Parts: sequence; C-alpha cells; structure tokens
Amino acid sequence: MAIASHKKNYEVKKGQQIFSEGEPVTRIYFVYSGKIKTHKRWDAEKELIIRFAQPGDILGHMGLGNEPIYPVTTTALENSVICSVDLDFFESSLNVNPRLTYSLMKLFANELQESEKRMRNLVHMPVKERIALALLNLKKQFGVTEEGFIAIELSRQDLSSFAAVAYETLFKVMNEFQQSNLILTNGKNIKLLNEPELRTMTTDKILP
Amino acid sequence: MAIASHKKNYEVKKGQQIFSEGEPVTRIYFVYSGKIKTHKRWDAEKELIIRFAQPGDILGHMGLGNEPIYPVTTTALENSVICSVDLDFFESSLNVNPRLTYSLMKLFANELQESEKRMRNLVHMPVKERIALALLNLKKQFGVTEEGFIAIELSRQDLSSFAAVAYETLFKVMNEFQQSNLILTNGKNIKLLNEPELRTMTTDKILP
DNA sequence: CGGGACTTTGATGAAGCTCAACGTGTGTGG
DNA sequence: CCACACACGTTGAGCTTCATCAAAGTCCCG
Repeated sequence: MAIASHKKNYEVKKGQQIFSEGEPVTRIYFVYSGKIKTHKRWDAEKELIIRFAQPGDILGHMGLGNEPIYPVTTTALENSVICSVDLDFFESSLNVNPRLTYSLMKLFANELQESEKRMRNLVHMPVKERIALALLNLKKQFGVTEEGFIAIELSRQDLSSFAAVAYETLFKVMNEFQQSNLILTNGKNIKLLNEPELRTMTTDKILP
Repeated sequence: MAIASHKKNYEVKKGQQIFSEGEPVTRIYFVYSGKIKTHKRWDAEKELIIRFAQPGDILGHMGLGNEPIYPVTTTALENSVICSVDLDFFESSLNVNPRLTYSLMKLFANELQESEKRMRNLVHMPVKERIALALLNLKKQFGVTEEGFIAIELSRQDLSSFAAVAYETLFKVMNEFQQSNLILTNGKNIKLLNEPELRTMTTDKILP
C-alpha cells in the first residue's frame, strides 16, 4: 500500500515517552495495544494527567492546532504497541476524506466538552470529591477485572496527578475511603465497593 | 437564499441568556456584535467562565458532541446581535462542505489545547498568578482602548469567575496589584502597567 | 433622605500542601 | 545468602493559603 511508506509501527516500553511537550509536531499516533497517559508538566516534579489512551485511541491530534508544537507529553504506562503516520500525510488524508475530518471533529467536540467539565470540577471540588471522581472515571474508562478491580494499574504518583492532588494527600484520603468501606485496595489494585455513595459525593453540587 | 429559511437573527440584551446548560441542542449561533460569556454553573451561586465570545465567534458548537445537550450556558455581557442556524441544517452543511468541517476541526483543536493548558494552570497556580493570567488573557483577546484600558468591561463577579477565585479574594489581590503599580483600575476599567512583570509571574514555573 | 444593591475591608478557620521522618520491598554486590 | 542501599510507600505535624463570614462603606434611585 502507498500508505505503508508513511506508516511506522513501534513498540513502546513501559515508562517510555512517545513525544514530549514543546516538540514540533511531526506525526500522529494510534494506539494498538497498551495504555498511555497524556500529561502536562509543571514545575519539574509536578504534572497533571490530562487523559489516558487505550487501544483504538489517537494521540498527538492536539498538535493539529495552529501552533505545530505538541502541547502535552505522552508516556506509556505499560509496554504498548503504537503506529504513527506522518503529519503531512494525515493532513492530506483529511483533505481527501471528509468523513475522517468529520469524525475527528466529533472527537474533538467530545473531548472539549469533557475537558471543560473537568476544568470546572477540578476548580470547585474539594480533594475528597476530586479523588472520588477520578476513581469513578477510571472505572468508567477501563472497566473492571473479573475480581472487580479497576482494570488499570496506576502508581499512586500517577493517580495523584490525575486527581490533581498532592501525593501524600492521596494516601490519606484513600485510607479514609478504605475505612469507610467505599473502596478496597490491594497494592495498585483498586475496587470500588460503594459506587453510589462515591457518585453522590461528586454530583450533588452539580445542578441541572 | 435557501439558507435564509434556516437562519434567524436576534438581538440579545445585556444579561440575557442565549442558551442554557442542560437544554437540548437545537441551534448553532454566531456572534455579529457584542460580547458574550460562556460559563458553567456550580452550586447555585458559583460558576466558572469558560471563555468569552466576540464578533465572528461561534457559540453552541460544543453541543456537536455525542450528547445533544448544551454543556454550558451563554450570557450576553452587553447588548449583542447574534444569528443562529438550525442544528440539522448545520450538520448537513458539514456534509456538503468539507472545508467547513476542516476549519471547525481546526477550531476545536485550538480550543482543546487552550482548555487543557488552562486546566493545568488553574489547578497548579496560586491565586495571584491566576488573576494575573486572567488579566493578560483578557488583554490578549480584547486589546486595549485608546487610553490603554482593556477593551472589555467586566463586573468583578465575572472577573472572579473567570480567574476561578473567590469574589472577595479578587479585590484584595487587585488592590495589591494596584499598590505595586502592576495595574491601574478605574471602576470596571483596567489598565496593565507592567505587563512583563505580570507575565513572569505566570510563566516562570512552566518549563519548556 | 433613606433603602437596596454592589463594593470593600477585616477576622477567622479549615483544607490541603509541604516537609520530614519512618516503614517496606527489592535488587545488587560482597 | 546476607547486608545494604535506594526507591517507593506511609504517616504525622506544622504552616500557608484562601474561602467564608460578617460588617462597614459607597453609589444610585426613588
């Protein structure tokens, strides 16, 4: 196929970066297998995890804006396989294939909604609720294993970066949750025991 | 024109809502004149201002996602003129006109970048920096009048909702800024006196 | 002149971040 | 195989920041 010359397949090891904030945008990536975090740096040791990508997800599409600079960093959470296409090739695909453009536009619309909802939540929610919400969202995105644990293994570091909470604060709240039988943890594995309760914590202030 | 039957023009008075969070998406709006805020409610009396729209900007496009529900409210900050098209009509325009879809996709890409940058900033920045950033962004978007004031009149309420800061806290910081000759205020008019200083406040922790 | 809404200032308290110490596991070299 | 070091996980105490509450001041209309 003609496409092949523009396509590359990679294996990415756990912890390895695919691209990094500030680099010029050269390629668009697709996840074949594995899990990948999209994050934004702050302050050398702090970061905010923007979202997680799974098989089927696209990466680097935020670089399609006017500034051809990746605004985020992407790092593999486990060994993953991704494929990438040249940016120019992707752009010309968009020209040729309006349906592709359309579905990409839809994707952006959804992500923008999500992003702005989350922005408001992070701004207004106290820590406990932010963490509850983070757990619920993880379960929603990744589902659970047979034993009922959320089907992703995150370091506490990553979990705190996702909930936008200090590292140490996360422990304390997770303990509290555990003591009130809201969750059950086993190392990195987390099970939600009382999802309705967690849900009301996060929604009762969001008016319709 | 055939379009005409799908088009409506409105005049919107200051303070009037165009559409509201939770309503089903029926139309897409374009701003002809005036200034409009896009905000998300929280907690009956709190809100977060997501962005401001000016002449030429589109409103309601976030409703193009999978859920046909407006995720935000839009309220006129001054008497404005807007035009709207039926959602179905807009969707079919997208089918017919790939260039439109493409530019909409680009728009979304830019807004998503902006949104995620702002999310990180709001999460990590202390109050003073958030306010400095809000002022800089307002100036960037609206420019200044002949006298050098930022060309938008915002209530302190709105300003605090934009900076994601408590109402009273805003006053105190604005005073501080005034005392250190960073800004000059005259009622709702704001002039930035020392933009470089404000800028360093907001950028020195954002590593490249 | 008085009332209501908006603005401004001060005092207080709590939430949560930081720092620092301690515990636990794991890999490495003797 | 053990000892040690280094990373990672856990807990506690102190302290800063900022939201909240309450009160006083100011402006605008009736």
